[in-house]
Order: sequence, then C-alpha cells, then structure tokens
Amino acid sequence: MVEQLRPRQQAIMRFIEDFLDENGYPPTVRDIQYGCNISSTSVVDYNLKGLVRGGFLRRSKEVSRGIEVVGRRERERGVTIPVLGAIAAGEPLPVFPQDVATALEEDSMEIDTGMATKAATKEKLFALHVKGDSMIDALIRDGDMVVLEAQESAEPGEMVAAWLVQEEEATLKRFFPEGERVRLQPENTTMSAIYVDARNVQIRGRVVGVLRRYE
Amino acid sequence: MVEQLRPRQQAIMRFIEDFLDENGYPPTVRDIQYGCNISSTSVVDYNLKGLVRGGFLRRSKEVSRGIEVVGRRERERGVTIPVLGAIAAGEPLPVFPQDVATALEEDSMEIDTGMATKAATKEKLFALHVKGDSMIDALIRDGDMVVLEAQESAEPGEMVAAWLVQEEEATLKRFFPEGERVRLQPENTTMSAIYVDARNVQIRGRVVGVLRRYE
DNA sequence: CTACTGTATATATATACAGTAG
DNA sequence: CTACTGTATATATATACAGTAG
Repeated sequence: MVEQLRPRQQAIMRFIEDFLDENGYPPTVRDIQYGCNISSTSVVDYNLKGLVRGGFLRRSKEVSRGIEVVGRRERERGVTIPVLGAIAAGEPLPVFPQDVATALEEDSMEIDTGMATKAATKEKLFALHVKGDSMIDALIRDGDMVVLEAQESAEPGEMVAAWLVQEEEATLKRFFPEGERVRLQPENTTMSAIYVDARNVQIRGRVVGVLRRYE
Repeated sequence: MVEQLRPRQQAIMRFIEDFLDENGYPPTVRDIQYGCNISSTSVVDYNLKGLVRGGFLRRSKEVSRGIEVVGRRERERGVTIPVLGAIAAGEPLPVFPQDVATALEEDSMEIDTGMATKAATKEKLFALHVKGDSMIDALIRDGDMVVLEAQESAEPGEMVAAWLVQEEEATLKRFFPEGERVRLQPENTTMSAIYVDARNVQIRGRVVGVLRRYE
C-alpha cells in the first residue's frame, strides 16, 4: 500500500532529487525552504518527518544534509565491470582481474544486476570483446561482448576464456579436460578442436553473458 | 596527464566514495578526519584542497558536506530502460512506451550507454524477453533479451517488433514491405515467412541490441 | 487532530590562524 | 617549499518551542 503524496511533499521530493542530481549532495532544510517557496524551516521539517514516516526518505539526526532518498541507490541497478580487452583470433589478453580496481579506470561498462547472479560475484566479473566466429554455433559472433566470471577452473563443457601459456594467447572455447591434455572445442562446424597440454592451459573465466549491439 | 595521488589523498578519496555509497550524502571534514585517522581537520582541509586542484573533487565553499566526487555521476554509465514484456511465440505485447515513465516502476533493467547510440535515443529504448527460436539464425534465441528503439516505421530488412493488429500479437521478425502486403521473415531455416496485409502491421520498434545470460 | 507561521538556539561544520618538521 | 599539529571561531544548519487556522 503506497501512501499518496501530498502536493507539497511531492514538490519536496522532486526538489531533493533534482538537487542531488545537480550537486551530488543533499539539500539543507533551508535549501528546500527556498527551493519550494515554503514559509519557514519548521514546515520543511514537518513535511520531511512525514516523508520519513511514509518511507520515502531516511534522515540522520543532527546531521547537516542528512537526507537520503530511499531506494535511490537501489534503483541504480547497474554494475560496472572492467573491459579487459579482446579474446580469440589469437589476440593476447592483457593483465587479469587481481587488480580489477585499476583496470576500471581505463575501460568499463555497465551491466544489469540480473547478469551478476549473486552479489558476491560482482567483483569477479569482467568483459571481453569477441574477435572471430569460433563460437558462432553458440550464438556468439564477431563483435559481441562476453561477460565472464573470473575463475581458475571449469566444469567439462563450460564455455571459458582459456589462456595458452606458451602461445601467450587467449581463446574463447568450450573446455573438455581429457587426462593429460585438454580439448578446447570451438562451436563452429567449420573449425576443429584444439588439443593442448593440460599444463599449458589456464582457465581465466567462465562465460556468464553475451551482449550484442546492432548499428 | 593524470597526476599521481599521494597515499593519504588516495585514502581520503576511498573514504569519501565509501561514505557516499553507505550514506547517500558526503562526509564532513571531521568524518574524513576520524575515518582516515588524521590528526586534525586542517590536514583534511589541506588535502581536500589538493584533491580539488588535481581535479578529483569539487567543493562548495562554506557548504557542509559540500564535496562532490568529479566524474562519479559521469561514471555511472548505465541507462535504465523498461522491460515491456515478451515477444514472439504468439504472446501479446503489453502497452507501449508513450508512458515509459510509468512502465519504469514495474520492471526495468540497466544497459550500457554504448547500447544507446545517441543520448536522444535513451527515452525510446525498451526491452523484451524473446520467446521461441524464430530468429535463431540471427543468433537470437529463446530466453534472450532484445533491446529495441521505439519507432513506427522501418527500413526493408531491419529486425523489428511487429504488432499484428487483428491477431493482437507481437512478433520479432525481419521487415520486408512488398506493396499491399508485408513479409515478416523469421531467421530460422525451419520456418517460413509470414505474409500479412500492410494495414494489419504496426512497427513498434527496431532491434538495437541483444543480451543473453547463462545460468 | 493537520498544516502551517515565526523565532530562537544549540551544535555541527568549514575554515582561518599560528606553529612545527623536514 | 610540502605536509603536517593543535586550537579557535564564525556560521551553516537541524531542531525545539510557542503560536495560529481550519
């Protein structure tokens, strides 16, 4: 049951949101007073209390600008993940996400929280540009972005970013351990599997999502 | 040329960002002092001035908590778009985005700004769940999300959400106008084109992106 | 009761100032 | 110079209080 907002309270909510967008910090009671043409600070305080009771705001006692719009952050449902380069077609992968924080500065993108299944996962997510069509039968094509969860091992058949140590190349394939060696299986009927020594393969991440953009 | 941050300044930046995330409003000089184990408020002020000079912060004079992290809002590169239901496999499409605002309350998701080519486009974007495999050869499969830009017409061959007026069904197909009638072409070799009277077809949007999530 | 006016005030807070150490 | 310590202070700001109108 969402309580209906009185016009004055609605004006105040609007003002607070706009103020936040413009300044990056919340308004004071007085800012609201002048911004909404209210006669005195008490009226603002009175209405703020109503908004808190209604669950629209949170307030910290005796804290200047201690106003928080409930659900504002919750509404920002995106997660920023680093884009760590390109994969497949023999291009080398740059550094990996131990230091995701620094990578963030360079290139990053926003994905929906839905893509990040668990909250704990967020820090382990990164994205790669796909070069080449070796996974075309898995409906991933040249130019797509794949979202991966960083991990060092994988279940047989999982789609992974594999790092070939000797070749210093990264590649997007399905992972099949076969004793001493590993089969890296493309999903493209025109291409055949790659067999490599198990010690020469490092799993870097498992594909959890795909993003494609049409021009 | 990005100036290198001193460790203390780095700690302050971190603290401010964390404080903002936790409280929704910026910290006071004193909050920073205690949070970063700094001996006095003057040292905080001194370092904040350095951060402003370096372009990392903006400060409003004589404003309590008047600290703004430069680029924080700009860094939030996501766009929230409404999810307006499902498409294809004969399921009807719910209301359409004249009133995107109201739809937003119900179901929405976050996409990267890269998906929204121009800023003006943002308001016209919406998403649909894909049901069925009629576009499998276009590398779009059952369960994917398609991002569309709302528009009433389309170029021949474009992938669109088409509304069949009589049938009251929405379908995801390639659009080919052929005089009096329209050919709606699936991208699935096992399926054949649908021919409908031109007056019975309304274009609702053009596909601009695809999102897929693996379990 | 609700929705205000108008004023007063304690304190939260930015900031100035005088030093000190390397 | 830079990077602090330690203290003082003006003011920005939340909030209490005494009323008033319907």
